[in-house]
Amino acid sequence: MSEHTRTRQQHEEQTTESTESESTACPECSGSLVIDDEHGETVCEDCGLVVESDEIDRGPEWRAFDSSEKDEKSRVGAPTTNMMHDKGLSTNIDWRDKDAYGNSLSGKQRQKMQRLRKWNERFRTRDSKERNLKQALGEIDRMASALGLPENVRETASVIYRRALDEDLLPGRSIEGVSTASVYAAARQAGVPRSLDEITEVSRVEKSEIARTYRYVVRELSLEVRPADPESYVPRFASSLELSDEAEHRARQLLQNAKEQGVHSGKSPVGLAAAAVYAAALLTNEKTTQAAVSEVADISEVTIRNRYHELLEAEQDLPVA
DNA sequence: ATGGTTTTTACTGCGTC
DNA sequence: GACGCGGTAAAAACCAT
Repeated sequence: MSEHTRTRQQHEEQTTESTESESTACPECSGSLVIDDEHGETVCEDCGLVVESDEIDRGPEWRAFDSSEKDEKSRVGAPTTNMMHDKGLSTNIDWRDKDAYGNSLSGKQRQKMQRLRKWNERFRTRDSKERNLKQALGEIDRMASALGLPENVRETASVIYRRALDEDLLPGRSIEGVSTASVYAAARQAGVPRSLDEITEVSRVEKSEIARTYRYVVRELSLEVRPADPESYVPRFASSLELSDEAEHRARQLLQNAKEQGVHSGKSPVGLAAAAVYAAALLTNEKTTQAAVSEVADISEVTIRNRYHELLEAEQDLPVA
């Protein structure tokens, strides 16, 4: 339980870090780059070199000369999100007994607010579906955090769950089960797949049930989920084994090669990826053991051996320039 | 339920540090 | 002797029928 909160914190730290460290250096004078929204250009602060132009201007098309004018002209509010059970659109009454100016409320007013709060809450989570969603989205969020999945996956998972709920797929199935299946499907669709085992780690439901529910949901919603691409596992494995970019690249090549020759088909994508990573490490003279790869990939050493022989054979049959 | 395929488990032999 | 690696056989898991 403390483990979950810890991983969530770690993940949040990571995301905030990545957004902050967006400014890169200028190729000419190594000054810092500044994004000029008005002209859609990325320019160097020091030498004025335009690094990129014709970017999309995501700002408003109007100009405001003071803050009141800005309020007047703006046509947007907070973005809606599928991650909240009511898409973030409902009213919330603050728990603090203060009015809009921060002044305390009279006793009479306080009682009134108390009643309003109670009823607002009752209406907000009115029927069983809403309550269901509320819990499920919490679960989705928790699992996605524990797995280090990006926000857009959480969004997709939420959408999938919402659809499942709308189509009345829930009766007979547990909320956790469907939530987990949604996360699994969303991760795969987004190209950042997690293996069933990894998913099982963070879910409260057994693997067999997850698999069963997943198949059911995919079929009923006719979701398009292609078999996971082995390549999408490579970066994760490579980085947890602390391999070089070169090895990672090499692993990709091996997989692409194998794909062209159809060595795939029927073999587990995870096993293929693990084998490619191991083979690549060998080819670039980096120290790794089959045991280590099998550890991070959750695949038996035997499978790695079998796959990586096949990969290397395929490589020989079709030499790359 | 069944049969075929893939993956895992467990064990063994070989070479090296 | 422990370790990394390769191979094998049998069991288990998986999938389509």
